[in-house]
Amino acid sequence: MTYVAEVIVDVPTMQTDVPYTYLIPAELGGQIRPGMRVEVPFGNGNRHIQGFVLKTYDHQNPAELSEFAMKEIVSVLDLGPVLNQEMLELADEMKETTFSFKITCLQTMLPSVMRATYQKWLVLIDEVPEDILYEVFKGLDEITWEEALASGRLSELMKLRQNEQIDIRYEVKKRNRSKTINGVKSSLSFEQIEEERQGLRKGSTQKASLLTMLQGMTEDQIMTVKEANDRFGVKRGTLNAGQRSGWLEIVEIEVNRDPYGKHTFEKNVAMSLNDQQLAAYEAIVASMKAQDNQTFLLEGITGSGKTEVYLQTIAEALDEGKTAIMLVPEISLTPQTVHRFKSRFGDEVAVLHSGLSEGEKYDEWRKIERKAARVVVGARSAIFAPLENIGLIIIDEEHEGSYKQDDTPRYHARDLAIWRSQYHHCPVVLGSATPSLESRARAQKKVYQLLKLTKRANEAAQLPMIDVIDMRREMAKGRMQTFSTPLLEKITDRLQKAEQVVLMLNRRGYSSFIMCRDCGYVLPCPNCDISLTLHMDSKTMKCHYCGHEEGIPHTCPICASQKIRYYGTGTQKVEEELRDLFPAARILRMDVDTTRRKGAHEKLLKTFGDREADILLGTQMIAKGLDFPDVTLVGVLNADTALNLPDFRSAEKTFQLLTQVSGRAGRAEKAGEVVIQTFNPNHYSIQYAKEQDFEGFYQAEMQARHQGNYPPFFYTVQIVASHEDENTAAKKMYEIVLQLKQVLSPNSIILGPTPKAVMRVNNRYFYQLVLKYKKEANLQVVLKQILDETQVDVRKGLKISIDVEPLNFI
DNA sequence: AGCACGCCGACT
DNA sequence: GTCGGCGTGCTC
Repeated sequence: MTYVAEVIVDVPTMQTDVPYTYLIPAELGGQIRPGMRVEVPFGNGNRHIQGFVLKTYDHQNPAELSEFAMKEIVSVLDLGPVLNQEMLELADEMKETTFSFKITCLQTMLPSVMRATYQKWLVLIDEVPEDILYEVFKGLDEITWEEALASGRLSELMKLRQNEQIDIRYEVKKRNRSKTINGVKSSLSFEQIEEERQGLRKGSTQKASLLTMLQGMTEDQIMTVKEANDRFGVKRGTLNAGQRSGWLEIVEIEVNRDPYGKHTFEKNVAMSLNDQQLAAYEAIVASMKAQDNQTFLLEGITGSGKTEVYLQTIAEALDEGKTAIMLVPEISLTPQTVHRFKSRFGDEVAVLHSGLSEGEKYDEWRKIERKAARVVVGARSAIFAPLENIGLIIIDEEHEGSYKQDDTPRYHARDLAIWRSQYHHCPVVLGSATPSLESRARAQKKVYQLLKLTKRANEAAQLPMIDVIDMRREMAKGRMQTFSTPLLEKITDRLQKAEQVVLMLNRRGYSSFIMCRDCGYVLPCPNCDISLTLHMDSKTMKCHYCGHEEGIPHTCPICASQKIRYYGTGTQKVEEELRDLFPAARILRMDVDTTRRKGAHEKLLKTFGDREADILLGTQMIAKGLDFPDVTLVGVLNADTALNLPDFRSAEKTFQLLTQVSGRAGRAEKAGEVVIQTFNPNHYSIQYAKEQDFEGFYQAEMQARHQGNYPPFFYTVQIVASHEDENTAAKKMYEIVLQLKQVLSPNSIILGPTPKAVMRVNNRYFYQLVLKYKKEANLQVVLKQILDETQVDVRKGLKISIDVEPLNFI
């Protein structure tokens, strides 16, 4: 009987994107199962790489099975499967829908620590010349490839290799290590301990204590080293001695690096639901009990109590003995949110988000895998949580762009959630105050079931009054200003009443750059077609695309003028203005610069929440999910910067942002007020935001989308080609257009090819096209074919990416 | 990705 | 004559 395994190897190329067949050596027989990671030899040099086992089977005659001379699996990297059958199937789905390699999909599903790293070694296997031995190998048996490279004598070394004096060894390094602590297990029976006690010398108090401790332990009890010391006063050295005498065994215990272990969570109980919440709850629970894979769209205004519906439906899933996933945008995964879940469900909750260290993420993942957690709360990638028997999947703030990954595999968590719901026969709930047009339209067509929450859960809370200020008029009154007169008056008023103010600066489409007032010179990035952004925290100019960094110039490099100044409405500049206007006010600034440090975000919010500041000034990040009862005024300084961007979703994004930020005002008994400053006061996105009328906005925007042949009336695919040479990239795109035109129906529309808005990034040129279509039965095949045929060009440095339903067009 | 093989220019 | 450039094929 011969055992073989099909393995997906860690070589992300089109040609190797198929399973390879390996022999399972006798000593690993029975150990290897689908979903495990293994170490396999690959290619001419038999370098060792990581692979995923897809399936195993036994076969009488391997030659019959495979025309290749199969190689053997070297080792197993896992004790058990790390991906179950569902995940292996989901990887197939992702591969097809996102045009990516299977290996990339598989790796994306696991915590990053489980991605193997490789180390290459040069190993002495025979005598080598003395100078090589001492100068290159420094007298050692083996050196790393990097050390060999640094010696500058690679050609000599390669010759020695051909003579079989040196060998190359490939090492697959496993990085996922559970944190372990040491524990003690007794190896002696009660009687044996008595015997040992007789043999003890007088005065061996430590050993006597150890024996007493062991005697009190059951056969398979494990006591931690710490406990041994605390309870019995047995020191580590005594334990080691005990181990040497064969009295006990020292074992490793896996412990969880619980990132929230320090906190205690008081139990929080379910609140009563109003009629609308109850109706939503009942619809979802009924679907769950019927094992329906219905997708719900829960459209609920800010403060309508969506979260309470989530919590209670999850509780119901747990009661049914099932599990649940709740996705929230990265930015809303605040301690407040986590707290709310932990206090309702306690230890049953695992949290996955980017703020955790790699090790912590792995531990949370392990916690789910060993079924210690049945509720998973996390950002996009939490959709891969290895839960079984899922009863419910919730995606909060469904419209958020962060649910789509913006590099390969370009999956959308919403699509995968629906796929998993079909696998588990469970409902999906998409929740938002401002659903994406796509989802809202699907609800209209009854693909999703629409559930509406139109009342505030806390009835005392009033919807805020929204004031739209026409900045064109403000400008006509005098010089260009950041703050309009009405906004200034209202801020003054709140400061007098000791109430809090939130000010938002819309940074989308904005950056703070440096410009010479004499000649207009703007400091550009040397690698990209974009100006450098000023970063006050590091006192440098940085490129947001490639990371290039340089000093702040004091004189203009072109005309040598000293009048080279900071431009653009950055948060720092607004902060300075505010301090001039309101010297007594305590101002907090929250932007990428002040929240970069781990935990800084949390700390700023706490400071504001504790009323240690009067004004919170920030970018988009303040719009999401914070809940401060004393905030009675929200000001949006520039509502329309996004409106001018060449993106058909700009109105939608503006509406969503304004609605969200307005929701920050008047969360409690005090009435809230919102001031929106804009140059486009009559734009429908701003008008409907003022009226807080999502349905009105939806109708208007649908009309605009219909006119422009955009989603949800058309599907879209974006293809981008990039190369160091501008011509090569452009030429490729024109070829692709020709190829597409030959097969596409006349109803489909191709926009472009055009250079991307920032054409050059990191010294590569980017060209793109956008395809809009309603129905193209062969599209999948054609796009795959394009990728296949492009393989030759990939060798020459051309990169092609296909983004299905892209969210960003610029 | 990374290695071998193979075919061309410019060196001891 | 050979060393080494990188274009191409292939990896169970």
